[in-house]
Amino acid sequence: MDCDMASIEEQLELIERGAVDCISREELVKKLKKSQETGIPLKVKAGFDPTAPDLHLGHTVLLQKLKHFQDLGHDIYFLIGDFTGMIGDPTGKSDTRKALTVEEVAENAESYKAQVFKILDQEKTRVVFNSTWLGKLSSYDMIKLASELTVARMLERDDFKKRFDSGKPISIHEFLYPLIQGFDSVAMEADVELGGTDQLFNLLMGRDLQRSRGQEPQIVLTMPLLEGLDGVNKMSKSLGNYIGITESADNVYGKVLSISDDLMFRYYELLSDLSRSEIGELKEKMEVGSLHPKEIKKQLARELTARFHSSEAALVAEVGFEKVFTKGGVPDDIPEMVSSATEEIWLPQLLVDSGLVKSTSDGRRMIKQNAVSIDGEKITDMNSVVQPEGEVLIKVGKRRFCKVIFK
RNA sequence: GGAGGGGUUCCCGAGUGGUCAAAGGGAACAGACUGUAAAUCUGUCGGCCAAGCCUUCGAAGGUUCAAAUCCUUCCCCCUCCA
Repeated sequence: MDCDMASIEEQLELIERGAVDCISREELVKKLKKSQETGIPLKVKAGFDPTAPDLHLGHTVLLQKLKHFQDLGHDIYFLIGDFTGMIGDPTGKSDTRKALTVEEVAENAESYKAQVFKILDQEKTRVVFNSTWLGKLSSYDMIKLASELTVARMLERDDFKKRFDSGKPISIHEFLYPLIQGFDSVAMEADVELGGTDQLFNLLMGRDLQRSRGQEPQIVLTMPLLEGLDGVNKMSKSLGNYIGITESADNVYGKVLSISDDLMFRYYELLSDLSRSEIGELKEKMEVGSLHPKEIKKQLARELTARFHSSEAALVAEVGFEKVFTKGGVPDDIPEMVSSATEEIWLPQLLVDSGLVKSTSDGRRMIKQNAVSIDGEKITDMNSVVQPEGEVLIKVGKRRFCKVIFK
């Protein structure tokens, strides 16, 4: 229905937004036309690794794009690469990945669903596993598949080429990965496949294999890798520069607000639901000076927080944020600790006990650096002691709080 | 099968007998400045009621007044040739 409503041009506009590459546009137009004529939606596929069910904003760039297709009335296939996950790692960088059991895969899949459907419409999304068809391939099939590609073709892939040229090892199974990923597209008869720019080669492999098996090759649409909070590296869990979609509303809100102004518009383009013209308007207002960049960033923070929680939660987060950081106040819900101490306690020790610092050395450092305050009063003497009566509010740095209650 | 290179504090990486809790960079943390912006600047960055002491340089032994540095054995990683 939506499909009939949107013209080809409108569909293209939404589909291409934020995308790096579309191979090829002409074929896409053809497919869209055909879909519109026949009323058969396009099969849109995106693959996900079954080992990392902790999704962050970087992953949602892709999910948003799937959502766009979904909104346009096409069929979304959320492919979980359980087969690949049960074998090992394709990058050759990480340690040997332990094989996942069937139970673990199922568990991860559930976790995926819980997160993914914050963005996608559960009713309209098909979750599929590639073990369904890959598990049935015989060694014969596998070798036959391998015969369809040459080593030279494999070495076209940038990271293979670099490693080959610099004499670094490439193991055989790494060559098999693009093959079986491509085979996924054959098995699913995909019309469109989405992926990050780093996946371009694998995505194109799908086209090759589909063609050699008499299918119409899929459209390949690549999305940029989202920069992390540092604005330099791609967002990743291991670098710690990410915003997880299961994080608390306070965290999501705060982290979004901490990005740089340049990065902010990047996030707008890739993550926001605002249209291009609306974003352009915001940018213009900022440049003219009629709108403070912080206001624009707050709007983004609200939108993203609301997406993963609710608009109410986003507002609460905003109010709390203003209170704690803009006004230097204390948040509403701070961790509490009950102490049964009966004698006066050395402050660095109390800091350790309350979990605010990791060692007394660390605590002494914090005091020396003017980072510690008790009930709003800065403490500068690291020999300070605290009397065990009533309750005290300890603050370390800007964001670490603890209420200690003596009884 | 043969030859060679290497394992150092969260990460990268210097250090080849004392001056080493170990250079430098990154990350992180604190302070200043701000919009918790970013950037920048300053400082901190193993532990310990602490001008001292204790534990760390793949593991275990050994030499020495003194070992990350020297010796022995072992474990692990990598490259090249076949």
